[in-house]
Amino acid sequence: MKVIIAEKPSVAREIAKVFGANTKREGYIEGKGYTFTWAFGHLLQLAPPQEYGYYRWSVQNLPMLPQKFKLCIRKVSSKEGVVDDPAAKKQLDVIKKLFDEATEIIVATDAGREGELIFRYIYYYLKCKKPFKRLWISSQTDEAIKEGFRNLKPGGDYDTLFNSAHCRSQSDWLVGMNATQALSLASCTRSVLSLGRVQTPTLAMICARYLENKNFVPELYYQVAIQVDKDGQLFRAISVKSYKNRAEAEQVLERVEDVAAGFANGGNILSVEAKPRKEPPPLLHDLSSLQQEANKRKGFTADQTLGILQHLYENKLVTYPRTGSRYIGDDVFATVPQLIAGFTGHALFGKQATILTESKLNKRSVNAKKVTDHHAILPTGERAYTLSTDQQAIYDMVVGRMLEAFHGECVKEITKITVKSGEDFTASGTVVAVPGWRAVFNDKDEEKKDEENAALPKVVKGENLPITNKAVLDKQTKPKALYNEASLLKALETAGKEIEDDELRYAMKDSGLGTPATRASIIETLIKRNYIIREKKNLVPTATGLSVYGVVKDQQIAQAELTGSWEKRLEEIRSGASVAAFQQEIQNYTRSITSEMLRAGEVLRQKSKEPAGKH
DNA sequence: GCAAGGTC
Repeated sequence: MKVIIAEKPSVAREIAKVFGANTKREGYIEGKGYTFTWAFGHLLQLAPPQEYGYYRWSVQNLPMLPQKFKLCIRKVSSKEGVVDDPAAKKQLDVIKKLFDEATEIIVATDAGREGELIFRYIYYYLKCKKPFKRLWISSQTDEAIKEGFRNLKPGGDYDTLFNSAHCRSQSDWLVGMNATQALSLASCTRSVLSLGRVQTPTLAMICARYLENKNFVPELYYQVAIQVDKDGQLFRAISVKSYKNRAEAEQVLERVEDVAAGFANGGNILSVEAKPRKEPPPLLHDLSSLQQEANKRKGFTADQTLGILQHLYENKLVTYPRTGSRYIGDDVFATVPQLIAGFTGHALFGKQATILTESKLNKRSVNAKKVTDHHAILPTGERAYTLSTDQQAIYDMVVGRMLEAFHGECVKEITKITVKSGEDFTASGTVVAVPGWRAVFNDKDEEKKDEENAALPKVVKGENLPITNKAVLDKQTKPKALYNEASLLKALETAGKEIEDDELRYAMKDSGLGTPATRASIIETLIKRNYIIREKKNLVPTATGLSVYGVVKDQQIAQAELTGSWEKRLEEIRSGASVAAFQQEIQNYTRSITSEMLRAGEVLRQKSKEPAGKH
């Protein structure tokens, strides 16, 4: 009998459906001579330090460098402390039984590094020796699954992929566990001062931005505004130049030939420019963009949004949520018209859905090459039952974005008028000529600046108009805003884009810091460690966070580049490079960061002795 | 007590 193992139940169900297997058992599905089972993500993890004899936290144990790593069942916290996750244990028993009976295993975990690791950890933990083949697909439509099965790969083809995954996993353990213990022990604070390849650069970004914001010295500057009257329609224009001191601006103001100063028509229209600007629809959502939007619109945390999405997914209302792709393939696109037709009765979007059923769909979000492990988030078309307010809000963002993404472009008329009265003044206005995709949510344009007029009256070059008011505007330069969840998620995604080293930047181009599935939990970890707090919508470092930042900020572990350099080496391993060489480098780095952190912890210890209020 | 990765 052949056993097919997927990364998660939903994929196993999809595959079983294609085979026409439908006998549901505890932990697997059976039929047509196959069994279809699944994991729940990682069921196994690298064993904690005590499994290698490092029972207590102690400087004597550092650095901890296990000869050979062990695996253990995923842990959860419960009333009795940290225990084996019962769900993982139970599913592992099911898998063991099926593997024992199997003649062949077909690996259908997600097509990527972690998917490979999820299977191999199970396989090696169970000491399984059965032959296995690999199913490698990036969408779960019937056709993609069938094609994948016609094209099964030898399991051994992915040995180097497993090697790179295993190295990633061990390296994170070695660096994270050792650096954390070193800093925590040396600082003598009794609390955990955790460090890691992802969390520490994230903390560093939040702290650096906070300090930059706090130490920012605003510069004052001045502009002059005038109000122009075109046959009773008033509009505002601002001086093209800005002025360092008020006196200078006052002089400019003085030269404005307004009505009060006795000039009936003191504003001369120098130029009128009008041009259309086309805005393509936004791409479909991936997890990160949806978390950002939910944070902006509703103030949801990344963690809340993920939780709600998981619920919608488990109830089959939306497709797989932890995706990093904003595209779908042609196979999924083929199902979109029917999907849209299902929303013509929707309370908010019914009208736009109806319009879309009669239009040619925009294919900007359709690109099979940009679909990675999973495609963009879509509604499934299942009928929504009664949802809570928050669930409905997230669901509507998914549905609304689908309608936007396949809509036509928005066309805006941008008008710029230049008026001369002494100095030059400009007014700009934006009018939506064709709403296109913007009709779906019908939001006000978030990009619009304060000084912009919605619509400008029709004026003609060369005409002279009365200026009915004038004033000096006090302005000041603004610091970069503190991070909130939305801007931090964005920054994590694009972390590495500014790395100077070409190779490291290239290695990180598809990843950023963390993954879609883990970014919400990284923010929660920093909060749990008391490194950062939520202050209104912002993420702000605590005194603890700032002092940890103070001691690590120049270390590699606080730089996004560390991930870049690992990704580069891991990719080389995937294409066959030596594992041992990388492991040696990691071991060396572990030794060095451990001793650095033991020394740095001393600094924290000295600092905490200083009188309160000094920092 | 600790990482980052995956998922229910």
